[in-house]
Amino acid sequence: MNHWLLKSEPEAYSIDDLAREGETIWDGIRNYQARNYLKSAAVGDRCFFYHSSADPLGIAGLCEVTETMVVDPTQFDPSSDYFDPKSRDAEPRWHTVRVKFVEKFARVLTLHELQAAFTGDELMVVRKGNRLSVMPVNEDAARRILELAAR
DNA sequence: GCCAACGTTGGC
DNA sequence: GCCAACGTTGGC
Repeated sequence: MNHWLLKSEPEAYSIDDLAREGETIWDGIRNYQARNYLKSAAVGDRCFFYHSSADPLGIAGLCEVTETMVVDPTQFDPSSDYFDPKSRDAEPRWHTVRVKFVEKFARVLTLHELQAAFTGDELMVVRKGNRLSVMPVNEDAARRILELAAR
């Protein structure tokens, strides 16, 4: 089982939204590197749910991959912000995952705490200038994040 | 294939 | 609102 970190602006979709809905298709990824990471995810992988452009900023909870290689439906929806006119039904460009809610942390594990606990090499999200919305979290970092969140 | 211009993300 | 750090686009 691998761990990932998924960013979302809570104004658009928050951990509370996922808690209420139970599961969701992680749609709207339009960056190839992020997409490629999602393509390599497996059912059962755990994902840290990160609130970006928010207060507080940081990891708000945990979810789990329940389905992989899900065709992102928004790419074919002309009314969606994520509509991609270059994508074709027979050859969709954007695949993603379905995730289910696992837990909301008792408190947000803030970016500041993550920056204090990890170097950029240990955890991508604390790297300066990092903009990726999907990134891998190695097993040592994942274990330490869960320990910090449980404190 | 290069690269300048432009757009986006996201912390601060 | 600013701006660093990219990614994308399109002319050549």
